[in-house]
Amino acid sequence: MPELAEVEHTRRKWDVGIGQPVREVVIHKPAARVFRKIDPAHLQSRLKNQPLVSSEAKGKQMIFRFGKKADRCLGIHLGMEGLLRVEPPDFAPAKHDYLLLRQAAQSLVFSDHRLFGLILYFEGAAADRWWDALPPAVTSDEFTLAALTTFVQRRKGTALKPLLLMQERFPGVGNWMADEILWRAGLHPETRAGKLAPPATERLWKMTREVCERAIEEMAEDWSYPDTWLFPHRWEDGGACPQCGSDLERKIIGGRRTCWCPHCQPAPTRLTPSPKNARQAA
DNA sequence: GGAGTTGTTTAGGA
DNA sequence: TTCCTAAACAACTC
Repeated sequence: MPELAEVEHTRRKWDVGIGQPVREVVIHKPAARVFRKIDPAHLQSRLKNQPLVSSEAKGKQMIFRFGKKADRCLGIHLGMEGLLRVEPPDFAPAKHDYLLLRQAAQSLVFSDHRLFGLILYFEGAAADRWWDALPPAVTSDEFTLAALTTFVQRRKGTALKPLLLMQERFPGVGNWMADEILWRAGLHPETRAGKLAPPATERLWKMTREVCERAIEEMAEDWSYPDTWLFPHRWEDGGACPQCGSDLERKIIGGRRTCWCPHCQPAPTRLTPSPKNARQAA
């Protein structure tokens, strides 16, 4: 489940190869779905003998820059279960290892057993256009309370859970992170965005930033989080709220598995019918 | 063997 | 037209 923090952590794995040229680009299965947007043979010829010079992550997207001018760029999205690994230089790709960059000291491997990941390739100005067009990080200065307020008003009919999964506004937030944010903000995942009062919108804004910042700092090597987070409790059967001890509830909301605390995140109150509607009902 | 899971895209409905 | 929902994609685990 690669979300913002896992993506950042994953990106750094390949940094061991910075400064070294790629001796060979191995495309394990050129017809694999991960290459659906590019010609893998082109990628193969353009990266050969080029040094890896830098890497960067933005939300769930990663960019690896190659070449003396850093203008040959590999874009990677991990999808649901994509992974980056480092293997010995003579490593032979296994079944789900679709891309392998062989360097003198190691091989950089991209694997994805479910094929929801995506490999992209851009050169020169096209790389900058792609990277610059990605939405600003929720930890950046551009993610303001005003911007969030505008967004929740425009998406007033959307429940908060699917709202937080919209990458155009919350890049990097995935399924568990959305649950964590709503839990900390004390907001029920089925609350409609348009029903948020200003203080609730502000809590949502603060907790979105807090969870995204702290996730990168506090994630352990095995992608686990402290017991004080909702994270370790949301997976187990049953499970209790680490704040109040109540039994956690689970349900599919917006098509996604959702976990929340019924005590800390009370269900949205029903609308009181207007006098006119009440007369019609009677 | 069937259900459940994960993120994004797309098609279709309201 | 805009917004929202649900299905499809693939392959593995339980």
